Amino acid sequence: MNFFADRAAAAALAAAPAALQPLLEAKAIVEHTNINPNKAAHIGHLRNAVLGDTWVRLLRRRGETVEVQNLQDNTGVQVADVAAAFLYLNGAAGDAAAAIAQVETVLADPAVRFDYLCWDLYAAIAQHYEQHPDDLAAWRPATLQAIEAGANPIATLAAVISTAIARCHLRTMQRIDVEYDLLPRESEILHLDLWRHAFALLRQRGAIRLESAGKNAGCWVMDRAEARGPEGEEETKVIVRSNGTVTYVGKDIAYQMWKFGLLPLEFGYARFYEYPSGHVAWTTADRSAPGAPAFGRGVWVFNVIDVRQSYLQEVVVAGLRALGAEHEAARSVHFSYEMVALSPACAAELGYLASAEASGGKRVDVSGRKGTGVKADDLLDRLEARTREEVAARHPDRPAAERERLAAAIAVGALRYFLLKFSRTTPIAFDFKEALSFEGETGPYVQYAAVRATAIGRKAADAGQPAAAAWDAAWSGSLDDTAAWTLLWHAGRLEAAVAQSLDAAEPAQLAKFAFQLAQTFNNFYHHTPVLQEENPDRRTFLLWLVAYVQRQLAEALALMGIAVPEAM
RNA sequence: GGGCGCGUAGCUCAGUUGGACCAGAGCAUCGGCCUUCUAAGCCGACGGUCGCAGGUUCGAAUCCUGCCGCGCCCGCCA
Repeated sequence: MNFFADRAAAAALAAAPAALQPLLEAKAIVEHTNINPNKAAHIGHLRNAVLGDTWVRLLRRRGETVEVQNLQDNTGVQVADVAAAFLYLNGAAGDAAAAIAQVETVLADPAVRFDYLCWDLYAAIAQHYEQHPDDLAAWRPATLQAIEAGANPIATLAAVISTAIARCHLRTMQRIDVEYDLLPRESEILHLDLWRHAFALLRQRGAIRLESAGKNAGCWVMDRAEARGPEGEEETKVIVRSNGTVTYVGKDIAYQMWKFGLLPLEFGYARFYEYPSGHVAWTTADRSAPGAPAFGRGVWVFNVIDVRQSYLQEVVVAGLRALGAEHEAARSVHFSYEMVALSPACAAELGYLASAEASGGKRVDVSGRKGTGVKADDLLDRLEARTREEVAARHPDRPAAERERLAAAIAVGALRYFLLKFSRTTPIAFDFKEALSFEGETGPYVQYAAVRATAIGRKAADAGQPAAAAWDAAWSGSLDDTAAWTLLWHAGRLEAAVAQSLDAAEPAQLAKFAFQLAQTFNNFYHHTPVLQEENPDRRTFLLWLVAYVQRQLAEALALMGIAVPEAM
């Protein structure tokens, strides 16, 4: 069989595409970022946030209702370790009040990047603990218990630290246009006895049982008949330790239950952070502030978490199943992605390796405990420094403030595209050379194409011929031009690309589409003069086409959280 | 031992959802193109037994089986 495309009909369709229909029954909760609030964000966190944020934008584009959550583990070991560092390593000699005063002082100092300071402190205490196991045995549990108990100076110290760091993280993410609706905090999860309620339900439904013998005697465990351990034995997962404390997975099951509205309790909510747009990120609190929205009770839950936690995410879902929450289990999605490591050259450049050869050609893992990795803000600073340079060279006449805006937009474009162009299952070996590149398959390449398209439209408008808003059937004859037709056809595929990206849960497909459309346009741009076109009908058509492509490019970029600068 | 992922050009990666963009892109290298809508661009060249071996099919990078290699996970850590 042969199929023939009616180009004019296709053009008319492209100009007025059918809207995507929402597929999810109701609110979806997307949880991403989830950085421990004890130190600066790094490149791996950026991949998480950018993937999560782009997924949110894709879902919203389809018309879904989405709530973005960013869990704060403000009572965990990582925060406790930094609190202990302030208590014992910085001259406070264990006096929490003195440590708090110290923290307040550095927080008040605009020259100090608090999250960077904590990054170093965290590495310092990790090293100290390694060399002084006695201190580890004494400081960590004491700090942890004080934090969990609450209402004491050490808990206050930890709260001051974790709150300040959370704000640092929100500011960092704001730089790349990532915003949140709610920051649920472990502290409120503890105070609300989320776990006690979940435990009662799990027990009542027979999802967990008390092990009476064997290595897990005295623990509440969940059976996992489908899984096999290292010796081929049937697997059980400890949910409650023999000392009565809850494991990480146990807490995660409880939290997942809350997200689905399966627990009979409600958090209070307080305003935490206001974005320039006026949008507010809320956090959990003991009492609700007036006007607090209703959070939680999602029908779909997407957890953006790295691939190493696949097993644990399976356990969480198995927990829901064991509870009889089959419907919720089927709507729990682990939006997983591979890790970001450092390329050998990058690790060597940062001084983590004597030479690139020392890694044996393999990527080098980052480690918060060792203090290795690329801080998110450092990377953004370097990107902006580079774009600023380029912008200054290309647009010396523009005012400084405008140049700053351009540089920032291009830096974000470079970073977000770099993190999105790899499929989720591909581990990224981070490399400055690649990330700082603005040529070839990069965000700036796509932005550049859109900027050029904008420029043509602007010049035409200045000359008194703005682009027509709608497709005109009278232009059909112009579609015989293969270059124009190819471009139109490609641009019209945005809806399909978005749908595909959603179906495959793969933002990289959208990135690829945007790049290819930009390529097609750049090619067209070089071979088809628009403003010089003599035939007025054809010029009108070309202007419409360029405006249409510009809109499609801008929309694809917006879905990736990338803006089109006014100039490049 | 089990589970998951990966193996495609010198390098980094797309392409695998029940097969038909027939091997693609970017970078790197080499060679062209700025008095014409911005050269962060365009054009061209070079470059691949799609890990190996079988199988299914009219047709396989894609599906099936078996190997080989690499990574991650399988804690009363989070």
